Amino acid sequence: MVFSAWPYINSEPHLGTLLHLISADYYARFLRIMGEEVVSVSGSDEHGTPIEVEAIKQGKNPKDLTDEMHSRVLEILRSFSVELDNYTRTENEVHKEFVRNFYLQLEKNGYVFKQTTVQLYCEKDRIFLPDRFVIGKCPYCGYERARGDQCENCGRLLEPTLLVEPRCAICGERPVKKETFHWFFDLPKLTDEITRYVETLDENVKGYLRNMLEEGLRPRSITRDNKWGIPAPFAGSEGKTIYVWMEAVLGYLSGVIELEKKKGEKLFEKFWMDPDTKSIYFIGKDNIPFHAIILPALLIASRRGYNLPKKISSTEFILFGQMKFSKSQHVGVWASDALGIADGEYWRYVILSLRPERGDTSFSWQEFDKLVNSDLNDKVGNYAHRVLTFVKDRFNGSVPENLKPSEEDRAFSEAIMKLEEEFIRLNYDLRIKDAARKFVEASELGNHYLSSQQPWNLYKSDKERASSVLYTSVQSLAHIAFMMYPVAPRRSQKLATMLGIASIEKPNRWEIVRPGTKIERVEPLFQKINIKY
RNA sequence: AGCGGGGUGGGGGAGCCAGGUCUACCCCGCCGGGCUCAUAACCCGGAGAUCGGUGGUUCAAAUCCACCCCCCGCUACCA
Repeated sequence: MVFSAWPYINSEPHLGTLLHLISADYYARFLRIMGEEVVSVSGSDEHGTPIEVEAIKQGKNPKDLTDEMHSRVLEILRSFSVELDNYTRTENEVHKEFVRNFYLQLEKNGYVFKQTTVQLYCEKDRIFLPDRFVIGKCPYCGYERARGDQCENCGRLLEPTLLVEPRCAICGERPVKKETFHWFFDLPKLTDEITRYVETLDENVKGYLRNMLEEGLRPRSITRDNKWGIPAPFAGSEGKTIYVWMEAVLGYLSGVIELEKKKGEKLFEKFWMDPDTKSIYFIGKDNIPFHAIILPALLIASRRGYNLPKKISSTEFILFGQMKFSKSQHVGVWASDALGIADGEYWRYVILSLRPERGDTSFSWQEFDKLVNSDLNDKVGNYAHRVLTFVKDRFNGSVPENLKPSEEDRAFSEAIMKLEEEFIRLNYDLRIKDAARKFVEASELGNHYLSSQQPWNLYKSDKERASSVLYTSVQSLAHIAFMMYPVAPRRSQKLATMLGIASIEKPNRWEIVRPGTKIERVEPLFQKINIKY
């Protein structure tokens, strides 16, 4: 099972959001061409206060807003060649029903309790305000626009009730304290099981959880007082909804159920209940607690025997230069702007190459220029083109026989096969950033090979040698198509088609393209992009 | 403040966990040369780094330890 964090669709996705979806799509594609059975799921996370507020701002009702956003996201994903088995949304009925039943089960199992709390409430907007939606004067430094959770100016952590002259972030009115009650998930009860589970995760993930576990897990509220969400199912919970996070993570399950219904084949039990199923979640570091503690805790508490996440591949952030992507400050690259500049598959390569696996990375147009124009176009595109046009123009469009093999051919083919092995191993080790470059490295070797063999001279002096060189180069392209497939599937298929390959799968030998195969239509794979920066 | 991540030639990355093969690797850029099959692309060679700082361990440290400096994130009802 391959999963990507569900984008919250209060705004259009940017490069950082796309990163996880593209990573998941990349990985699902990789596993498929390796011959594995895969199910891949993600979807739009569309409930909660921020969307409700955004809808108020735009004078729409939330459902219309997310309908619109969801279909835009679908379009965007198509443009980036992201084709998960099910990209759904939290408004789908299967999800809503699953979530409600799930929490009733948790209640039955004794992991849910009710408690009263006091929160700030805006009487004008008639909503309870999450911490961030309260602004006021910081009690420590006097900063006027401190938010209820933290003061941006001095960095101190706050409570909304500490703010001097608190105001509603939406309308500016002064909120009042109001008593309410909520249902809570009894996380502390699962401390032992969670602690044991976390031990099975990767070191980098554990780092983010250490504090939480050391300080002791605390109950987590399940419900909210806002209107836009899944109605809470508990007795007496009318008017309350389930907190977005506590329902969105269940989309990983409901998304598979929905897919099962769509396709009419047994998928849920096969994938979610079989302990041998492997699962991987592609998320950002900010999401770790929800995927490594809350989700597994929920799954355990259900006592249904669902598979816990096996691998959590979390990344750091992609920065725009030195800055974090920010909607309000217009910093960053958004999906539709990106698509206006270059094809989605170019961006896939750029994004995967920048994949912040070790530390934050930064996007810059210089880097973009290099990745697209030098790597994709000059190295890969041009290598493919020079080989294919050579076959087309001098060998009558027919892949030549390997008439006079040499030591150099053998060394070259072995080097390519070695890259291919590295490609596979790196992918299984989840070192996607490095793996995603291998088809470029292979093209570098190819260019080098052609220069050293000079088939354009051999063609005049030793045509049999020229045949072998072109035969060998053509094979290398087939292997390049394989390694390129998860990065740029459409381009890879285009290359495969030019080579007369029907379907892309893991090569088990060097010769993929039979001599005599017709190569008649040759088109450039990539084009240069002119950008000003 | 605590915890976590990072600081490697002009730019971007790898190497660090399992010290020596690192007189530090790769890509871009720069300088010089070659080739002419190809998308003015490609190939070769070169210049350029005391691996954040200080001290320590060791025959040997980018790699281990201590302290310090800078950047970033998290610290749970923001999704």
